[in-house]
Amino acid sequence: MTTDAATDFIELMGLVMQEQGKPRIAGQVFGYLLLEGAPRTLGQISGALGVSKGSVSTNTRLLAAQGMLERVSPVGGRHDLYELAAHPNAPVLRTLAGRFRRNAARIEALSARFAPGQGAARGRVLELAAFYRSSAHYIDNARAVPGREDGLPAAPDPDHP
Amino acid sequence: MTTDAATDFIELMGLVMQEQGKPRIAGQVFGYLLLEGAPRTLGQISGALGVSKGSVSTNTRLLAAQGMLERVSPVGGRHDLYELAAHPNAPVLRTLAGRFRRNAARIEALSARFAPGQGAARGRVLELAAFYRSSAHYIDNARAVPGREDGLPAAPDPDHP
DNA sequence: CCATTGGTTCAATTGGCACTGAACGGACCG
DNA sequence: CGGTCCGTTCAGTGCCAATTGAACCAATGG
Repeated sequence: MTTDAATDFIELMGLVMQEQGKPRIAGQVFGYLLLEGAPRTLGQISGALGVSKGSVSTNTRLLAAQGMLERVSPVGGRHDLYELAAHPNAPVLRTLAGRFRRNAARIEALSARFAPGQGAARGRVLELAAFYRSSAHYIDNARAVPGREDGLPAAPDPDHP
Repeated sequence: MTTDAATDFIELMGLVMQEQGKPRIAGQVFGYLLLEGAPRTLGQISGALGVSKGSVSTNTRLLAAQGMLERVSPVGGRHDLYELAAHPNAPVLRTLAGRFRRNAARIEALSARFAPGQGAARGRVLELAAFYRSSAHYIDNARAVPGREDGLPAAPDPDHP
């Protein structure tokens, strides 16, 4: 459960998540659940990572909202359990594309308000919007590869089928 | 130079840049230079944005290192000028792909250290690495569309030729 | 019906990073 | 040569967001 490699992995996922602008602990929770591969309670997560229950609660909810985690309530009506979503990676690209698309929309909206004399500048602004828009479109394509709705683009070098 | 729309645009670029994990002022500098469309001195930028010279200096260097800006020293040997790079958007996708690739590499390196009993967990870890690697590959493809090395993927809905 | 266990919420603390502003260095200009 | 104008650097400040920890619910189980 706490091999050296495992803790290092959990730590790494924390850093990776931070790079994506989310709290470090969210990444650690994700890493922990990925290693475990089975539902875990909030208390288990909190204990294993050595962080406060409150923090785990907040971050599990965040991850669940993003679609990387799923909350499970066993039939017996016991307690809440968390486990990895079926395709935990999809949200990474999805939110990325969403952000790009929103950037494009905002920039386009602004461009309409440019004064007539600002034609050249407005052109460059629209070019930027086009960049964001087409990038978003492209990222969506990466997710929409036939046969996998899991956010995993078609592998360029197939290792695991 | 300071239309309402223009200042809003500069502000917006600051926010967008922040979303990408870089300082807000870097985005404002970028936005300002995009609107101006011509080389500007550090003093001009500092004055137009109302921020300290030090901050502008730091952030122009950051943007230049990323390849979004270019430092220009006129033949007369006058002062330093900054202007937008020819293809200022390329770095956005490039650094994104680089980050994904690095994630994949780190995760793969870690996976080698897993104990034999951890086979299942190791498999999930490798799957995650594969996701990052193939995503990076896919993003690179978006940049490598024939005829444009500017980081602008082929426009799905061509507006500006 | 009280006690225990799990989860949420919220005020308070912390830590990190962007930003400032003053001091420094170097080049052109008289 | 002295002066001025740019650009860089760096220590100090302030702010924001993450994290804690305690208090509060809800539900189960004795």
